[in-house]
Amino acid sequence: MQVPPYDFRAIEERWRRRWESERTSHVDLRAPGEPYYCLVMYPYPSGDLHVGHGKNYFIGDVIARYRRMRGYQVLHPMGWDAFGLPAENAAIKQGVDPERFTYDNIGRMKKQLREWSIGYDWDREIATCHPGYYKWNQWIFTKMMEKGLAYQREAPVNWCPSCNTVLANEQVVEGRCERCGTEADQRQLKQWFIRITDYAQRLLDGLDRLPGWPEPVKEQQRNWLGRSDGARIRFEVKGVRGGVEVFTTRPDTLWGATFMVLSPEHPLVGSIANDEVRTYVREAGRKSAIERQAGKTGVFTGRSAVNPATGEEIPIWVADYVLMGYGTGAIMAVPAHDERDHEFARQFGLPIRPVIEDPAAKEGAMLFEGTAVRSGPLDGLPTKQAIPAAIRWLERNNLGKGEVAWRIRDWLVSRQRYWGTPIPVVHCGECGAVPVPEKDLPVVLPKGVDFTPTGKSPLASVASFVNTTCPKCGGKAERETDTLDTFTDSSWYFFRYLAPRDEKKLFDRADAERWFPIDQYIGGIEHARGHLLYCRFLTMFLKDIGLSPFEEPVERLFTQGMICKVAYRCEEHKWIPEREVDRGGAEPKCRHCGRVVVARVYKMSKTKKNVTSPTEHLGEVGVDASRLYTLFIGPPEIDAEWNDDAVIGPYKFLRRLWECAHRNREHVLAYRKGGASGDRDLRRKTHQTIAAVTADLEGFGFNKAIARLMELGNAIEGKDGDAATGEALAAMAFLLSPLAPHIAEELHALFGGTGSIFLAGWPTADPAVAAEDEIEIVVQVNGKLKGRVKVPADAAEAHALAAARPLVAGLPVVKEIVVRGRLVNFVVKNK
RNA sequence: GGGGGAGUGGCGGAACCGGCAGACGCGGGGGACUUAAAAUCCCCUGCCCGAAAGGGCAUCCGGGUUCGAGUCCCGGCUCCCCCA
Repeated sequence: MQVPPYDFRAIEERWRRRWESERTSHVDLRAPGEPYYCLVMYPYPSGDLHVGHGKNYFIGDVIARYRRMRGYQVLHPMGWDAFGLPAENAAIKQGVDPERFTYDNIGRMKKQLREWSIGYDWDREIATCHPGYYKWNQWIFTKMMEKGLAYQREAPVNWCPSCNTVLANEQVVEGRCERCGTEADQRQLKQWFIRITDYAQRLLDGLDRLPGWPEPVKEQQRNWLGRSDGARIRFEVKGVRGGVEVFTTRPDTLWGATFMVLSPEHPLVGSIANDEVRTYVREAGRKSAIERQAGKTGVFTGRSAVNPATGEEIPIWVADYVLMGYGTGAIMAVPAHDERDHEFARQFGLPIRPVIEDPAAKEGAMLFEGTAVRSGPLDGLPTKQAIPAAIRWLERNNLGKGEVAWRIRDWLVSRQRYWGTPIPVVHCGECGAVPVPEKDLPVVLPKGVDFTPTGKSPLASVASFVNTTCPKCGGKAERETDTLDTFTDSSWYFFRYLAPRDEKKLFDRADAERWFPIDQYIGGIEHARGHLLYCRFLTMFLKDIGLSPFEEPVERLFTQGMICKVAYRCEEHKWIPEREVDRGGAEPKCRHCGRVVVARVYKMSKTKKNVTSPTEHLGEVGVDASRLYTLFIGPPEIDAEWNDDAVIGPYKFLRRLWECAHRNREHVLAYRKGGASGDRDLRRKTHQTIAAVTADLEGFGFNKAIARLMELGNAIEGKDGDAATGEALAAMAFLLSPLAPHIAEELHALFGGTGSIFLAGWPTADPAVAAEDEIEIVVQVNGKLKGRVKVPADAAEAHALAAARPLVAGLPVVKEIVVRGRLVNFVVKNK
């Protein structure tokens, strides 16, 4: 047969069209069959995609196609996390309408996803900026208000002076605004909060019931929730009613508390402050969280508190290493047994009193556990018993009580921004904050707004939006002008795919019962404690109001690593793209100035000029090769290094396979007609590959699966064509199809298949064919390789030994170790 | 400061549960084809000694357990990510 050239452009476009016209990715939620919900985290529509973004979508597509072949009904939807700052920043900078900006980007990204042939059910597409979507975001918010979970309060918030907006804790990275890098400071504003803290224990307990989640993600969530068990203890302060309460995880060390420290924001500070303290508090307010933790600074207030255990007066200090947001904002300092307190005491000459001893410990080492001493009723108790004993003592004497403190705070959801879900609340002078009733939802975001940041929400300047009537009493009232954090949109979007156009309800409970929990969720690990915690919380809330049948939304979670690439930095020309680097010499040099440039691998990004554009790259090798390469460069959960030159490897593999398949077409037809026969070794390799690739796909071992397919390809080429070649090629098309779908369809058709390969099932390995009949046994002497012998696969140990003994003839063997089917090790006495 | 993860050829990476280290691919070297180049195909390619046969050394470093350690344990170094 004449072998046509591997024209990937034509092949890929042909099948893309065919899949689209046959709607192969569409799923009917009520169709019979086992449902499988495969979800990839929806993206923010930034508009520009590079090859690194492809990995995420490829993984999802491979899983979806594989499951479909295994006979599942697969739900594989896509949507857009379409609200957020970039659209508004573009509006401010370039005067573009945020809506226009967003939908343009969505159009570009959809085109790209289509080029990659990711098989989504586009009928279910959602965009969070669409009123039909954010209506339900508002609806959920009003339900939270009804349940008392959404509330308003004045609070110190992180403030970005550049973006002119508040930032949630997780948007402040190393003291700076996550988006623009400006140093964040603090402000007091009336804000909307969601009481996620009410769910802290449930969120923590639920983690133990998620075996399909990676341990590091669960660990990060545990740390983020931050449960600490301890006690709240009251210290009397002269002239202060009620005294000062502290939280400590170590109430057993109370007898060693020699001073007290208040956070600069502590409410008591204002009333006891002298000038020095006031100055200090002012300065602390200007510092970022990291600066506050860096060095120990503090100031004495001149006041004292009474240690309830010893009756001693201890000085009260104010220091910014104590944070108001954790515990009570005040601590009892035990410098003998706490590192930070110790450092502080040393610096300011405060007394240090040890109340724990351990004779086994090194001299001078700081003790955290041991035996309580100089601690009245606790004396002699080991720490583990001393802690509960201390709590009992406090409670009996009415000085304090056992308490659990959490690190997680309530979720701040207000944004003084335009491009977000309007908070569905009307402020009435008579009735207070009133949720907008369901019949009036959505509260539509008005158009043509002046959204230059002024520190107030842009919506505040739209009189027709603000002025309204109270839904309760009908009197004059004003609308809330803040919008919701975009984490609210994304914490429930996966439910909406079940009913994307339904105007009457968020989704149908019966559908949720069938399709949830999500069988496989795929996304970046950077969402471990933000999105992945919020979406669990939202699901629990929806369950509590009777909507979600499940407590946890995600059965199996996979977090993939990023795609990185070498980036070059020249001292003079800064970041330069690879083509401006002269790599001819021993060291890479800048083509502009000849300086040696620093080459290092970083996450692909426009600023570092180390991105590979998909368009350019796909034009050279095609989508199938690109998909293979992206998944081949390493385990998917680890960061991978992209190398433009190496893409040629998978491409050559496909081209050779293409040619080989055409040359051996009759052998495949013969195999289809006459059944399996022919070269025993190749048949074995084929069935071993079927088994191995299936296991690899189940376990996300895409890199290994591809390597095995390449091995099978090499094996086929090394043989004369016969029916075994046909069998191998037929298997190859199937095994390759989730990874490189276009060529697989083409080969399937070439081999006489009718209809899509994705409807043709998945091959099964025959263990009898896969089994080896002769195996090579390694012969070691003292654990070192000395030779190899061949024995039948089912050979007994004695047989293997007998075969191996000649290799150690004459040596003083003192012990023989046989590992069945693997090796024989002779232990030989040293001369 | 706290937490999570990773160190294997020139490079990306394989190696089941403690049993042949380096699968697969890139790069490199040699050869074939070609007027020539590209493409393609074949062979070689962990390092060191050696003409070869062969030998020695090798999974970040140092110890340990074991007949046997990339894999397990203890100590250290380096890097990455996340959190404060």
